[in-house]
Amino acid sequence: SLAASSEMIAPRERKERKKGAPTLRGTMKKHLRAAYQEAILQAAAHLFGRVGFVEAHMADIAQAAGVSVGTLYNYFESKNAVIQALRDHEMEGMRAQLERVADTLDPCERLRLVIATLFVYVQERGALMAMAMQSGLFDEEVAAKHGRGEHTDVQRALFELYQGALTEAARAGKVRGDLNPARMTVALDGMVSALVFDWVRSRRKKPLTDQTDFVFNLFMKGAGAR
Amino acid sequence: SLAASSEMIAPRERKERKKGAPTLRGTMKKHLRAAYQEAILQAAAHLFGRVGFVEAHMADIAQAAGVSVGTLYNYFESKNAVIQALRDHEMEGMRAQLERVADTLDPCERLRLVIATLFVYVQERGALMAMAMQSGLFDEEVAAKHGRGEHTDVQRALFELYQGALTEAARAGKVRGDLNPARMTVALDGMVSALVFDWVRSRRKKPLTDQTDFVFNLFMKGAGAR
Amino acid sequence: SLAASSEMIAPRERKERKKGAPTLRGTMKKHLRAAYQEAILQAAAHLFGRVGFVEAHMADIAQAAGVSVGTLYNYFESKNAVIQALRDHEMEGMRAQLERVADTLDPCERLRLVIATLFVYVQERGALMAMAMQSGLFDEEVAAKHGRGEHTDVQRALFELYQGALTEAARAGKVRGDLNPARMTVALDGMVSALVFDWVRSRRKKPLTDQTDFVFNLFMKGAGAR
Amino acid sequence: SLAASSEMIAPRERKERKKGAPTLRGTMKKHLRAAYQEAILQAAAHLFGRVGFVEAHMADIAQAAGVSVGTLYNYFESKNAVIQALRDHEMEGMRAQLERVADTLDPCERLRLVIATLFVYVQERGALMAMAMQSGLFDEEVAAKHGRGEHTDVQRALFELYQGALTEAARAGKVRGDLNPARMTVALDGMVSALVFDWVRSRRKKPLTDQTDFVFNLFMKGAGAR
DNA sequence: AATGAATGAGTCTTCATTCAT
DNA sequence: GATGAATGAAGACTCATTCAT
Repeated sequence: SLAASSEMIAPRERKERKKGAPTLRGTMKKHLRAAYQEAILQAAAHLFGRVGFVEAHMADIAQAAGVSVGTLYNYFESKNAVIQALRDHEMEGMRAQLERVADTLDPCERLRLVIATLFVYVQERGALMAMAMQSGLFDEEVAAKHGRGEHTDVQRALFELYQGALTEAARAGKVRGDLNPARMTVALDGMVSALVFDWVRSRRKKPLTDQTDFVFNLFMKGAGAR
Repeated sequence: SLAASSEMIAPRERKERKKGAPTLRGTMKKHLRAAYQEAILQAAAHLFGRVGFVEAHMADIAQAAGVSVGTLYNYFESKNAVIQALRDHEMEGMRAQLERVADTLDPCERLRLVIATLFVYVQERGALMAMAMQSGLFDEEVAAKHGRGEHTDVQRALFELYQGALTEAARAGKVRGDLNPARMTVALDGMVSALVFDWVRSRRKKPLTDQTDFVFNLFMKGAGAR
Repeated sequence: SLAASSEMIAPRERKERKKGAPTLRGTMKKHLRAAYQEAILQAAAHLFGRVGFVEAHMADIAQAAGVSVGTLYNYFESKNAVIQALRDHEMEGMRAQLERVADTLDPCERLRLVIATLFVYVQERGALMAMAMQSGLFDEEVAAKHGRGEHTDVQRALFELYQGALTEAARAGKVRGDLNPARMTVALDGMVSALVFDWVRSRRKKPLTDQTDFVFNLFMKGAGAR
Repeated sequence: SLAASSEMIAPRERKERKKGAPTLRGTMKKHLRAAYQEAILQAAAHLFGRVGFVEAHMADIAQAAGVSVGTLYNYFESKNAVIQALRDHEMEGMRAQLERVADTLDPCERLRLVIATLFVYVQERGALMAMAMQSGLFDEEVAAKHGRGEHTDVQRALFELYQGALTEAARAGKVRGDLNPARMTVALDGMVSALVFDWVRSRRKKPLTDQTDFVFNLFMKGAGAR
């Protein structure tokens, strides 16, 4: 399920090579390569989640992944490339999940499903995802160097889903029309992210998924007593 | 107004010295010292906001503050100490503001005032505050080294205000009693933070203060159409 | 024509093997092996000439030679071994040429022929040879590691020819007897090398061979007007 | 005598600074700084001469100069900068010497003086200079990275002196007019360089300066018996 | 015997911190 | 008390060499 991403470098980039029919040997290699990628990303994810991007040294990642530093560089061009690949990787995983609810007809139900899906995904993936959500905690690190980081792709995808559903729901009269949908999206996202982050902080005592109804209910009905 | 904090080191810790009545000379010195502290923190705040914690080097901070590196170390024990002092400093400023609304009787109105105060404060202080809000963006850096960082003091203070008001309001029947106040606090904080962050991101096109009513309204009444 | 040199390693040094009569199979193998050697040295020569010894990486040499890195190491023990073999190889080629003029009777004519031969050889072999001439440009690299490099074998061979001819000519009264032959040799070699190097520098605009008479004439008659 | 060169970085490059009258303090600092520069260059020269550019590690240079690695980088931006500064430094020294003979009227005598000066300079500076002469032995290292290195500045200066004298002498009828002056320059330079290099090789047994007359005589009168 | 991915010692370089002036 | 150059530990990255397939 690892989408070929621009972050991952070709096996020993060579000048050229004519493509023939895929050989058995070649297929094995590709799988092995994918496995390494996966292992490295797993290790990196774990470390990033535990000590943060800056404190996660290449040597540590290598060790955690069970490979040598050199091998790390056979798979990723630089430390930054690792984190970018990681982000892409996570995004891809989540996107796949979110796509499954994107065609739910009722916009409110869709909204609920998006949140639910997100919670499930985060709960499964753990801390890293939470950090990624967190408006790019470590992404900010990378951003510091490459100009304004704007938004994470993960977030953008989420945003579109939120906003699409909210706009549609407003049009259908199921959501208030007197409030700016863009702002509502921001607010909703904030609520959700905060709960995710809090869940991570609290060391995951209760299932995050249990909070789906809470957020949805609070967001739709408000905190005020009727 | 700079609370004596453990982060700031005493003026060249002497071997010892007996304390007498405060002299004019001594008073002047103290003021000068406070002025230096302030200048350094200002410079640091600016830099952190612009390039992030990691990319803000001590030499840069010194230059921006118009002092030498050595002097920096006369006032702060380490780079981490600078950021901690900065956080304390901001907290202190905000706490002063928040204290002024803490005795508002009506809990709902108090909630609104807290948000309003926060927005005003952030709007005046700019990016740095936003980052501080952001669950300690760079604080995470520090945390990475000193184990789990838990919560920022700023946030804790805010949380207490939020939660106090919500609990009180629930008791008074002005807020739903079927939802966990702690969770509502997290959600509300998430909403508010998200708007702040979004405001920073959008490069502050419209006044942040204009959004006070929006959040309060959305939070209290919900997004759903009646 | 590749002299068995200590630099080239035996085909996968076996535990042992009794030597019998050469088989067809064995002969073929040997030829194949020689062909590989040649290809690798060609590639190396090209690269060294283009980017220098340090910047020519084993992977590049392998690719240029159309073999894998591993194969490289089947033929040469190390990177240094490659360059040493290369030098030996060039020397061997030139020695073969020089031997053809070594028996010219007239020492002056022999001197002229040596220079002419050198120019022809260099012109055919291009940049690499020039560098080799240049008192061991990259050889110095190797030398750096293995203590004082003294002289290149190529140069030593040339020197002997030069000096032999000069000494003989002096004895025959065709060359001044008041000047130290060894020094004249050094000077002549310097002249010739400089022209070669200059020719390489100038990107070979005019044939190098055209300069044979110039050097010879200048060296014999001097620059001064009669 | 250290010409302010672009290779040497300003003391902690700052954004700006208004120039006032030079203070005593400032003068001392400048001298100290120059001393450091000198020490580092000396150490580097020694090391380069002994083990070559590639094998001379920054740590070694620092140690040889009696400073820390960090200090090295306070004075030179990179390893390459060190070598460039070194070259400039040497060039400057030689240029100063050569200028003293540049106005000698008789072109032949000037030629002799240039060679004599060169020999004196080399003899005093030792191995490094010889290498610098040698068409930029280690310069080639740098060149490998920065495209075609063409000629060393030292050599260019020398060349101009040689060629100027030769052309003038030819016009005055003191040197043969049937030979291309540019080529004669190359040849002469080759002779001289070869003797220098040979002198270095031979570990400086006899004074190099003794060979001035030999080269000049050989070059002017030729090797052939009258 | 060929292959080329894995290896990791070794390099340059950065920057928080110290300390002599 | 200010200064800013010196310090050196630590990190990202390279590439010659090895070795399982």
